[in-house]
Amino acid sequence: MRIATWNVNSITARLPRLLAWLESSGTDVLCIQETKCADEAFPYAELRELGYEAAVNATGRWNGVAVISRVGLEDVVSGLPGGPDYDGGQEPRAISATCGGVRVWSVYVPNGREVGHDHYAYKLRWLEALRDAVAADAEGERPFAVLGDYNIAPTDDDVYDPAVFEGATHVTPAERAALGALRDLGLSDVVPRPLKYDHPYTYWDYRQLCFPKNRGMRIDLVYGNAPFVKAEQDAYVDREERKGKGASDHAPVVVDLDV
DNA sequence: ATGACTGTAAAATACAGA
Repeated sequence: MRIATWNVNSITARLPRLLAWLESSGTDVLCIQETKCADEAFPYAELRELGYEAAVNATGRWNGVAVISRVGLEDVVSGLPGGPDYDGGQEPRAISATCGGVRVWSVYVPNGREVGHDHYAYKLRWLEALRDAVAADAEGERPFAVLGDYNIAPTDDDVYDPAVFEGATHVTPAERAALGALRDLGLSDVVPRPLKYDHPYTYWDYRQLCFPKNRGMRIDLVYGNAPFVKAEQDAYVDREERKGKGASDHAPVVVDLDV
């Protein structure tokens, strides 16, 4: 089974590339983030034509997540149980489903904006709620993974220049400790291979030639439990999908499982 | 070559992204 996670930065803007990539990559289950599209405008029909079902948690302009599967889509849970409000309500940042015997979460962790900002405190609370929500599945015998845009670089080696990020979000000890709390549940960081260069970056800013200069960050992560890790055959970042006109600023992370 | 931000609508600028 081929499982992937991809922040598409608008499923509407990315639809031609998304459909082409699903076919060319042979992905069975795709966790998507930043659909930026209300549920009623979600391209269910186009995906169905390719044989995929979709479970969607999205409200419109911002955020939005989905699980797309051609190997079944059961026991969908939309939203993060116990998740904090922001600006008076829950944001669509999490959805989970069971696909072909594998339980997956698609998550879009809050950005945080600046250290000390309300959004940063929200990010840390959101990550605590995520830990609590996935604890039982993490310990289970069923292959399980939380895939998505975590908006955290796990180590200094996961950013192109640590000096650039000094004092910024995405690299703080508190954010990295939140990842540690997930690992304490029995989840492991499934680190993908880069297809070029030394670091498996998954995000490159659109500006200042960051992609050609490989000024990237690894912030799209796959945290899998022991059965998931045991089944893993390969994992890589499909940086080809970051190239050219009409690309997302994130590349897909692909994991092959023997299940 | 991989190329000098992009997407949405609270739209003709503001806001978010990281």
